Amino acid sequence: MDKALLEASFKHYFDQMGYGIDWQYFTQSMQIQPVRKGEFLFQQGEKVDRLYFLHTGQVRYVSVSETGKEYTQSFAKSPRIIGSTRATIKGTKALFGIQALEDCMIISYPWHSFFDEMRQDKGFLECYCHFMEQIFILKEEKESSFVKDSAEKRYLDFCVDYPELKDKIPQQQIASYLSITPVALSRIRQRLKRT
Amino acid sequence: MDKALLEASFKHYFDQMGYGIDWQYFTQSMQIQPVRKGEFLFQQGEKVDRLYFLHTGQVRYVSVSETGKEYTQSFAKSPRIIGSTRATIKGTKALFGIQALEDCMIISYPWHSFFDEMRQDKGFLECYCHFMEQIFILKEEKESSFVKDSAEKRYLDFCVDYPELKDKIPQQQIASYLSITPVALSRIRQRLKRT
DNA sequence: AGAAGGAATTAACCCAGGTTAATTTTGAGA
DNA sequence: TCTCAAAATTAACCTGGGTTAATTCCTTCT
Repeated sequence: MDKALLEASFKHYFDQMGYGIDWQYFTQSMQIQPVRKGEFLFQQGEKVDRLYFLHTGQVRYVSVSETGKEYTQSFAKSPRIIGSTRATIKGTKALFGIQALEDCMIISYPWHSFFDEMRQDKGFLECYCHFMEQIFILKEEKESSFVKDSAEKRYLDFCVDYPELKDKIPQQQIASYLSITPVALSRIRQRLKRT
Repeated sequence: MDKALLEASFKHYFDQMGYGIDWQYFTQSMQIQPVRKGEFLFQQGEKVDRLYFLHTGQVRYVSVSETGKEYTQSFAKSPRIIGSTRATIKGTKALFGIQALEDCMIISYPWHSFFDEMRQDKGFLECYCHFMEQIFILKEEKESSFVKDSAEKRYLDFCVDYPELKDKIPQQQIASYLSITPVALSRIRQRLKRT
């Protein structure tokens, strides 16, 4: 794997947002990490102290309740920063795990030293705010669809939002994203077929 | 109303978070705005271009669906920044309104000039990131309780989280926060009484 | 190709919460 | 204090999704 290329991809991701980040601060050691389909980047409950950047591939954020039911919080597609902002910032355990939906290439940096250097940089802070805003808006949209829409509507929305995943990942995972059982999803699909 | 006092309260709110904000940048004209119980600071669909600070009182964030059903997204208690980050940043219409649950005192500043000055200030940016993180964490918690808990559990949690609101606001509003009908909430309360 | 284990479908039954509507309680204004 | 409208309760009925379990359909491994 070409390290310089990955690093360039990472920087390009930030730069294209239009914030002037001063990369001279950026001297951290990068780590390259391939993650195979089905494997976890990290599991729920682990401490996360790195900033992850998904260079290629797709992942899902998944949490498991005490009663053993899994819930897919969201999907993410490269190129993108991934990880648990919450856990990383607070230094606590992650409330969810990140699982590869296909073979992925992920690079990472130690968060604290990264952030300590980067907080010196206004461009980075702005960029970070922007990132927070984006996932915040996504969360708001998911919340509202939860409250307002039926499971059927949410499934149809899913098919539009993630056409590439619709026939690629197991239905269980789709069901857990919609927060229904696989049985209920199967019923919905059947209902849709018949019309 | 003592303008200097309000301004001090606003600054104190930021300062206590421990970020060194350079208030010399802060030359914006402040606007004082009392909002009476039941009135709206702004309605869903309005353009919001001010930064609001809730000095005293409590409010709720409420959105109305196309079918006319209202949903209470969250409650906020002074002292706190309130408003629609999303709408303010993007310059779009607010997806919810803010209604006073009691007589409130609110101060505000024009957002864009405020932010343009403040983005010069690293302390402010950090503080803003921190604010985003906080509401983000709240959103995550609400999402997870939605998926994992029954309406009854959510009502009991509400009673713990907002003891001061439990007997103060109409049950309709509590129901709309739990995302159930007032009828269902009444049933739940009755069930709880009987045990 | 055959075996085995997981994924999806289908069916039967249950229950929480929605809907509608009638009834009672509450509270603000005259 | 009385009045009237809005809020809350209660009842009857309905529906979507959960649960369990049996069956079929893939995959993948040998």
